Amino acid sequence: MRIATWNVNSITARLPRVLAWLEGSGTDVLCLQETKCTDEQFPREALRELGYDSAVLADGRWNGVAVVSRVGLDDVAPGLPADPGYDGRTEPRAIAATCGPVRVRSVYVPNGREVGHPHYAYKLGWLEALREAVAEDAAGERPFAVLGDYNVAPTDEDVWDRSLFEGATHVTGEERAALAALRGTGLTDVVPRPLKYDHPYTYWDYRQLCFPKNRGMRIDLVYGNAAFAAGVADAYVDREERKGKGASDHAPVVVDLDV
DNA sequence: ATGCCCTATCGCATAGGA
Repeated sequence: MRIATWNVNSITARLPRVLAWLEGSGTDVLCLQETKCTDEQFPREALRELGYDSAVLADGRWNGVAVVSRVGLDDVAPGLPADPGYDGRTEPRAIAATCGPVRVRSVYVPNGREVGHPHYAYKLGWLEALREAVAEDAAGERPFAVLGDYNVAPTDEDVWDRSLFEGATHVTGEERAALAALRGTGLTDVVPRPLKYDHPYTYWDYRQLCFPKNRGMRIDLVYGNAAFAAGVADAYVDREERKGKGASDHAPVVVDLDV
């Protein structure tokens, strides 16, 4: 079973690539982030023609998550029970579903903007709400994973130049402690292999030739419970999908699971 | 080392991304 996560930076702008990639990669379950569309705009029909069902949580131009599956899509759970919201509004950043033998949760963690910004406190609060929401599945016997754009680089090895991130979000002790607490529910970081170079980066800024220079970050993560981690046969970052015109700034992370 | 920001919006700049 092939499971993947991909921040597509607009499902509308990325649709031709997403459809071609699904067909070419043979992915069974795809967790999407930053769909940047309304519920009505989500391309359910185009995906259905390829044999995929979609569970969508989206409300407009920002954020938006989905689970796309051709092996079943049941017990859909949008949002987080304890979501703190931002500026008085709850944002579409999490959705869970059961796809055959596996349960997945697609997440788009808030960016945080700057340390000390209200969005940064929101990011930490949201991660705590995520921890509460996944604790039961994480401790369970069924294979389960939280996949998505965490907007946190777990270690200094996960950014291309640590010195450039001094005082910035994505690398702080608080953010990393929040990830550690999340792992404390019983989840393991399924680190993918890079298809090139030494680090499995998943994001490269559009600007300043970051991708050709491999100035990237590993911020798209797969956190699996014990049953999930035990089934991992392979995991890799499909950097080919970051190339060329019309690419997202994130590459898909792919996991092959024996279940 | 496959290319020098991109996306969405009642746009004619701006917010957000990280």
